[in-house]
Amino acid sequence: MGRPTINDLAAEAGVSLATVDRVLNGRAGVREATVARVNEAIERIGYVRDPFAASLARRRDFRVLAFVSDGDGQFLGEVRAAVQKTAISLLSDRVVLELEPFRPDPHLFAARLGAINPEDVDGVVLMAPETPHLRDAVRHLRERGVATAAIISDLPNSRVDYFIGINNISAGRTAASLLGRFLGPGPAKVAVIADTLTARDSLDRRLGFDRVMAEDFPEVEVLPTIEGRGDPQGLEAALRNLLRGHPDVRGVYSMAGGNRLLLEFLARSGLVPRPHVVVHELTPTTRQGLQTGQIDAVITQDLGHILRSAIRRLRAGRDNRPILQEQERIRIEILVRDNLY
Amino acid sequence: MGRPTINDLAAEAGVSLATVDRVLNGRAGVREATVARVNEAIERIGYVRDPFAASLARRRDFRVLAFVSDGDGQFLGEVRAAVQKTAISLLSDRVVLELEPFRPDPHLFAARLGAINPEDVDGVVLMAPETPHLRDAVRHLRERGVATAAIISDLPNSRVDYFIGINNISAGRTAASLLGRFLGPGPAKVAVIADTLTARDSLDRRLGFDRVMAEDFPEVEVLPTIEGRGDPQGLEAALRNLLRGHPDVRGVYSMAGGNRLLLEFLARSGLVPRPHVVVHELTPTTRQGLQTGQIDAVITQDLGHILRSAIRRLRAGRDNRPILQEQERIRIEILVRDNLY
DNA sequence: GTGGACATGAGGTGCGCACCTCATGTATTC
DNA sequence: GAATACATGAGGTGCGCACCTCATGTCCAC
Repeated sequence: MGRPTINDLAAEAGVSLATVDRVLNGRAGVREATVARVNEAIERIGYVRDPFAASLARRRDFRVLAFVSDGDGQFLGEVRAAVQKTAISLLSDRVVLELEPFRPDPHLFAARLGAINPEDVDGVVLMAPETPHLRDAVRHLRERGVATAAIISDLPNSRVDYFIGINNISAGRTAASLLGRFLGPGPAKVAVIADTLTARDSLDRRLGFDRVMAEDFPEVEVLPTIEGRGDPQGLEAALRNLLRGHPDVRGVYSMAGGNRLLLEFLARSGLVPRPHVVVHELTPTTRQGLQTGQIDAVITQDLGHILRSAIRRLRAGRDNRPILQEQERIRIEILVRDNLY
Repeated sequence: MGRPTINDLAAEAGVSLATVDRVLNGRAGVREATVARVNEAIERIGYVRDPFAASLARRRDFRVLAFVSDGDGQFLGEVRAAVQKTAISLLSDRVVLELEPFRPDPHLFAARLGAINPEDVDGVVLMAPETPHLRDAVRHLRERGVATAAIISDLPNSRVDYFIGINNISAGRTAASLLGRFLGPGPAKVAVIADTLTARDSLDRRLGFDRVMAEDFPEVEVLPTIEGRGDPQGLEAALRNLLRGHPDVRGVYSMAGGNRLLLEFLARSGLVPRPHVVVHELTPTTRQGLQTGQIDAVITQDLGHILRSAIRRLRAGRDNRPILQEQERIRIEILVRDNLY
């Protein structure tokens, strides 16, 4: 007999196909009592919408805009590349995913979000720092019926519908867990490097890192964070300064960006023994660092998976379908030279 | 204008819909020259079959049998559970996935495979040790038009259509890479434990492990493998014997099964300092071991991902559609306490 | 009681494709 | 040149659903 169809559902609920359709697709003009009757019938006969038929009957594609900063860090480049790659593979699934790089100007960006026409766009994927303007723009988007998903970095005050990314406290803990073990017993000094500690991600990572170091590796001294702030000369000077004060540093934890410079600096400084290095995000630089042995471990997240997951969630939300939690969990991946893909 | 449809394709190729259908679905009775013309037209206009419409029009589900040993190791239990869980979530994708636990009797198993009716089954997923009987049965299956996918453990001589799982040499290398770093500089002894070294997986892991130890950590002495052979008392005795000969063992690598006993043994023996432990496969036991700190790292693979990937590949093969390589890559996952999910 | 707002039903169309039947063509064989 | 096998076309049906129109029914306010 196969799965129940909307016909079975209509019969079970004692209503017409038109009403079933109104309920299933959230159209107006149905009494609450009738909605309830249909929903009960859904439960009773276990009706599940056929996504294939639904997608076929719906004559338009599922349209998603992905906003990613147009900045020039390697990681941002990876994210943009992943969006474009994912877009191609999703075409055959009736999904049109478009990348919109944006200038980091809060006003412009908010205006762009405000100009989105809900008729043309089903969902929006955002990788952006949270600002008051953004927060308001996102809320406004939601009110107009456009679903929103933050990726990689959460927007906790913007009430996005979904956040798809890793828990950065756990990521920081993971880094400490590895680095602490690499250092072994006994006292050791560890340097921590970040682009800027104002970003939510870095703060969380630092928090998790410090906690595990304090609890599990009390003999490790975590030096004050070096902030690169996207300024190569500044970072270089800070690193040199660090090494002067602590020539016996034995571990380095890099929470974001600036890894190319860091690796060059470490190579030049010729520390013996080579310090243990744990960094975040797989990029051409960190990949090479793993292969050459300059980096012990990279903590990363699968960008393709994150984007596919964001699309699946936006779509499941629109279709009022459940998701498979397990599949949508974004892993904190640990890469060493030998499990690098 | 949307994507090209079979109508556009027929027009472009200068043939009828019927012929397009024959070519697309591999039916007989089309001249080679005509097939070529259609395929060229496909290239020219970039036709991609609409999987939604195709799945809808095809009135039957995609049916897959999953054969997993009915043995009682924890890992096997996890695999069987993953099959059943995946089966439920795939129902809404018109996939019927059925678990068939099998007794490890080569004759019986081969007979069961031989009894499969290609009319009823589109594909078969296998997690089984390769035997001559199995090899012949798999080849026979393929000849009769049933696609085959080996998961977790490859069947290199059976000519299965797909293998979905990790590279076990790399997995062994990864284990050595971690354990070597955990041990730190200086000499150290490492114990290696396996169910049996006759299984292909364990052999590969051991191979990768030994290579990395020899190349990168020459001061580490890898002791002869202890084989549990599914015999608790034997394993216990072997472990006790090991500790007598090498009370200074500082690292343990467990390549498969028997982890519960191993952890109990280590807890009882009260070695100081606690040896570093790296094991394979996430199970209730190893999960707990991570949480309590008895295990430093678990090297594992995502069973749900493996099964979904197997289904996607079988299906893409049947539909003659391309797959997204990146999505089907099975990762060698490293879990420590802090990135455990 | 009349008009209007709202709730529901009846019925149709088409999405892109798989699968089927039957007719008609064309090349091959003896 | 007749018989045969094979290649191709024409045309139809239905998968389960979204979306649309129009008719009919019900209730309330004034």
